[in-house]
Amino acid sequence: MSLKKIAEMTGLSIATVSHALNGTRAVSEDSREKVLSAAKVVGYRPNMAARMLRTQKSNTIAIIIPSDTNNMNANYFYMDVIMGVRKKMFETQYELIVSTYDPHGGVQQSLPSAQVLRQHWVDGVIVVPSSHSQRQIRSIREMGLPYVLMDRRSDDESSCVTSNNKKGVADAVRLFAACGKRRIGFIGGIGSATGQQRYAGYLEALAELNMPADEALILLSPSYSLARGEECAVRLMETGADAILAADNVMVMGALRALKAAGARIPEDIGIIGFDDYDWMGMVSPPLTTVRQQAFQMGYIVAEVLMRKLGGIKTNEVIVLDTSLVVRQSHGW
Amino acid sequence: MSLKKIAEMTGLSIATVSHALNGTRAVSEDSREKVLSAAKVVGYRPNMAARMLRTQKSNTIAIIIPSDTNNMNANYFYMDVIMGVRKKMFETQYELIVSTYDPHGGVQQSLPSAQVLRQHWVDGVIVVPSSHSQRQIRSIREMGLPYVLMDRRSDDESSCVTSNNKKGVADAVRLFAACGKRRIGFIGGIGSATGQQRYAGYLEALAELNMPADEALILLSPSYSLARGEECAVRLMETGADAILAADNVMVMGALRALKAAGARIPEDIGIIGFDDYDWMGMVSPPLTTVRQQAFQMGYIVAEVLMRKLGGIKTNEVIVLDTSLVVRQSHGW
DNA sequence: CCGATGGCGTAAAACGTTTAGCGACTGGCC
DNA sequence: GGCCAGTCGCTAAACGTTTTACGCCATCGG
Repeated sequence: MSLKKIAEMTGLSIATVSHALNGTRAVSEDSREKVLSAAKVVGYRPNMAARMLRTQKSNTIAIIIPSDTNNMNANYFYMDVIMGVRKKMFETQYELIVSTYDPHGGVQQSLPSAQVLRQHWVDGVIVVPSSHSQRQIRSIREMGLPYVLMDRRSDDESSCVTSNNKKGVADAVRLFAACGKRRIGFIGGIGSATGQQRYAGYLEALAELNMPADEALILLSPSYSLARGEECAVRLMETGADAILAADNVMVMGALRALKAAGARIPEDIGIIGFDDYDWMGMVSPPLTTVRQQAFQMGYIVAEVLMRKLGGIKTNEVIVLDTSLVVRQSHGW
Repeated sequence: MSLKKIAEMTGLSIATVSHALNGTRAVSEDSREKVLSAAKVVGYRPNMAARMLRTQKSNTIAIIIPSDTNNMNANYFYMDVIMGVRKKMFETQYELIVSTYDPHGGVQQSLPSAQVLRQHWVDGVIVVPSSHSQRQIRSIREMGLPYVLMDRRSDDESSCVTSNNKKGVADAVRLFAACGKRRIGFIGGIGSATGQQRYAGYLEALAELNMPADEALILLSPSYSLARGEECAVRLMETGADAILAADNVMVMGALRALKAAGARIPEDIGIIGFDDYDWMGMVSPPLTTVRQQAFQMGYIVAEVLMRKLGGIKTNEVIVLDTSLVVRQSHGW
């Protein structure tokens, strides 16, 4: 199984076997063949632990995502991201460790206590910090482990890749306005940086349109759930909203359900725009207008940025991916 | 950073430091304190490579899933699975490597060529083989790496965890029949073991109900896509089907879209039942009746089985998780 | 007071690689 | 012939742990 064994079988030294297998130095054709066939016979597989120990590289990175036990569906966004990361990993021959933490859990389950961080192991890490993250990020930086933030920004000099959440939401608000909607409600999250950006986009667009920001139309929650989405939508109907911007793919489902349950006509009585785009959103009735973010690309790019960092490039990159409006029918006419 | 350094700082030996940190032997209170505080000061993080090399254990497993580039949505099923696995991993302090392969790719990208398998590294692996898998599985077994199959069965003596696909589909067929549906079309996949099981369930239920299996009503595809789902649904409408069983969560979306585009009344003109259950399926109109499988649990359980194997237990376990019908409104009355 | 026991410390081997350094041989060139 | 360069092999160190084996000392039972 080990180089040693192959060395014994072929009568060569361990060093020669290693060179033959890795092509790290010239080896006579004769020896090379002997080594290769012996390796095949015994089914040699290099021991990564030894290699890592010697080279101080694992060719492995980790991605750490929040896993909200109340909101499993949010994970589907991360699945697209992960697949994007995987694509880059495949190209670069790295492996990917997927780790999670509970954003609402205590210190025990918080991001910096993730096992993968507390051990000297991966070459770098992609992190999706929760909102109260300044401290967390500092503690990661202190480890000296290369990292890139995803879907979150940080005040300090970290590399990060995010969506243009603000613009995405602002576009949606403008679309509502263009359809004559005047009382645009906002259902959002306060528990994450993205949630805050989306909220900011909402306010900004309203201001730009000279529309007042009515507090009664703004419903922020610390976390997302279907039930919470329903509740918010009900509240907004009571307040006489004529449009709902649900800045999260779970909330929008809840809101939609509530609207239908109340027998509201969409979009005549009340328009609705969601966030994130999935195929099914075109299947509901009416087909849902939504703000699309490029999840797969985000994964691919964040991996790329991390790879650059691992390659020793020092610059901090801040990459903002554009969102786009997927205009279907639920927003108005 | 290393034990050696802490040993120097405290004036103790490496061995003592190790014991103090790991609690593997009694260490005087005095020394223990010195070690712990020194470790905290320098931010000691154990080097996993060294530990792995010494202990011959990585406390890491991998899950290898097919990643069909035509059918990204199928991945959402695996996201639930992965979260289930993660839960177990969290409990057992293992890390999880997520790897993929292209089920339609050549040898280069096939399952046994996955890097994580070709290197001596993870303690065990969860595998979702593609359909032509007998050879692939054999080659994995030959590595002597503990493994458990997921969502697939194998003829030989491998442990595996699957859904009761056959029963799930048969239940759906019976439900159709109970609603007076007589010409039940089947849209399925031929490219995977699950697809075949679902097809078998369809045939079995028909036989049991003394209904003929009309070839014109059976549409099998090598792979899944929205477009293909639409195409199949159109074909089935032409053949005069009064019900469609779409045995895949992507196909069902395509089928639904085609039905709506054609202006068919659901379920009066034609009923439809899908596979897998997501929240959004209750949001479309009419709400979709579907066969639910326990994805999260499947992940948790398959991880559990693998853990048992790693614990040295020799038995092969075949676990079949029950499916359930989520009866909404699209199937009929 | 002696031998046994237990607590606590150390030295050193081992895990399987990679790689620097060195040596032996060959061939070509002055 | 002496020298140099190139080719290809080997030895041995190093990576950072865990763990065995051993030693020292204090305590305790007899």
